Amino acid sequence: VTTAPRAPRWSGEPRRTAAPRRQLGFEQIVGAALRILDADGLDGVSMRRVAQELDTGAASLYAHVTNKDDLLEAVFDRIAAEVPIPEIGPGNWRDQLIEYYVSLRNVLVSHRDIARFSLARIPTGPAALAVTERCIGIMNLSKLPTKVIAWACDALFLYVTANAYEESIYESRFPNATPEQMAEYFKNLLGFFADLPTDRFPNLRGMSGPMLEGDGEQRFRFGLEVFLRGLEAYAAAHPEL
Amino acid sequence: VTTAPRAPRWSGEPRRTAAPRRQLGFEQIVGAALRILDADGLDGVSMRRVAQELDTGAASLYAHVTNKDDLLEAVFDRIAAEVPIPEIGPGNWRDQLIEYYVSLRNVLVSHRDIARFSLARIPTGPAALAVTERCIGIMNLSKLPTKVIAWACDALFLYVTANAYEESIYESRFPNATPEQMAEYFKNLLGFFADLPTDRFPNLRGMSGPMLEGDGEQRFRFGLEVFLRGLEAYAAAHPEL
DNA sequence: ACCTGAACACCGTTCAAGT
DNA sequence: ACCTGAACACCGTTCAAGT
Repeated sequence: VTTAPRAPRWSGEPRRTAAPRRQLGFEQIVGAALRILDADGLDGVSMRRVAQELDTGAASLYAHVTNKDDLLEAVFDRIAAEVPIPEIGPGNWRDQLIEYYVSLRNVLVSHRDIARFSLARIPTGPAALAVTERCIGIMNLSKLPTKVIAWACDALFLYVTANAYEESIYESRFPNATPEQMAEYFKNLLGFFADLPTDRFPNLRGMSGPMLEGDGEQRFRFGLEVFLRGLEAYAAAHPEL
Repeated sequence: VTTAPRAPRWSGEPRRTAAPRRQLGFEQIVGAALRILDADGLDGVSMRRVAQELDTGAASLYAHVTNKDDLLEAVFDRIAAEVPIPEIGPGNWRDQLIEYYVSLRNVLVSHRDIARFSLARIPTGPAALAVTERCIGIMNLSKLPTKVIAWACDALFLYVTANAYEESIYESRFPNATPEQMAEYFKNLLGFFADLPTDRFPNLRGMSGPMLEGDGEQRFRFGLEVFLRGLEAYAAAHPEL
């Protein structure tokens, strides 16, 4: 699908009157909401703000959208559609799955704290389903029991969502912090853990360093790999499945 | 610590005048917020509603609490204090850790959707730290590398929180649904998956049954066991750590 | 030092009235 | 059929004024 090319406009040409923009359909509303999400985060997306973006009042949206939840569901599915659906290759299923979940994570992280929304429901839009469908497809290569695959997909979706949400928290809580301020924040956090009383928190103290090491993606890949390696060990320990 | 015993009151005794309840301290506010959380869920906890519970106005709370976030942090730490801290036994570290995380999950689930709040930040209250401290303590029995333990604790806290939140969603979204209505809802969901077009979703179709099988705790235990078994496999595959 | 009412700048959603 | 202004019942937080 490609948009029709538009003739270039030179500066002398008079602007088209903005009048016939009164079509205000569902897809336009979703688009406006997505723009606001990217600009201001999930809390910035209010019905009033979306309406403002479309030069109308909040009440007008309700002719095309049943409620805010419905709207965000549609926004989420648009985002899910950005996740590339890879071919299933002949290689190691674990590596294929890791790359796929990392790309899903990257898409989520690139849209602020949208993960907070998808944590709250089972996404059932077509694009979201296509993502899950492909996950199962790749995991089927493993020949693990059906129930293990089903539950694993569920747990992994929860994990990728929670991880993406966690990643988005800092920019949400400190909207216009400089990198220096963020470094300062983490230094303080590290100091806080390092200064914990030894008698009550003997283990935590030593962990402060490794606990805050690495970036979000590295930590995500760690959890992912641990879980996927665990699947085989789990199936081996539960031959009844 | 035990509260001082109070003399029993027989029915004829006149009630103490309610007058000297004007102390309105921090702990009282936290207690009121916790009561409202349990009764109405996290969205029910508004500064105005908490104030009402204490027969005052919202503005009055700000003499004792810096803001709503601060208040909820204190509420969370009270809840974290409910998690029993077990002795570290001589047995299998994996089983000990599973029981511990299950008890943490149960406490979270028993306070509506409070998990949504803890997903959004690294809890640093004393009770929350004590929980993490004990997790590391148990995991140290495994003799896994320090970094693996640190990252594993982090991932597991994310997982237990996300899982508890997911569990709370249904009662939040359908506040006064009867068990029959819930069964109906899940039947419809199952039907939705079962009716997916075979050409586009060949894998998802067959998964609808196992995907919705089991209760929250069973599914949680599954993910937990998979992850913990994966830790050993991961460490074995990464001898450089 | 603590408490208060009123105000500010917001919410999602409904509804009668317009075209 | 679609759009609108005004209203309803809420938010978190601030602030000047009271005791």
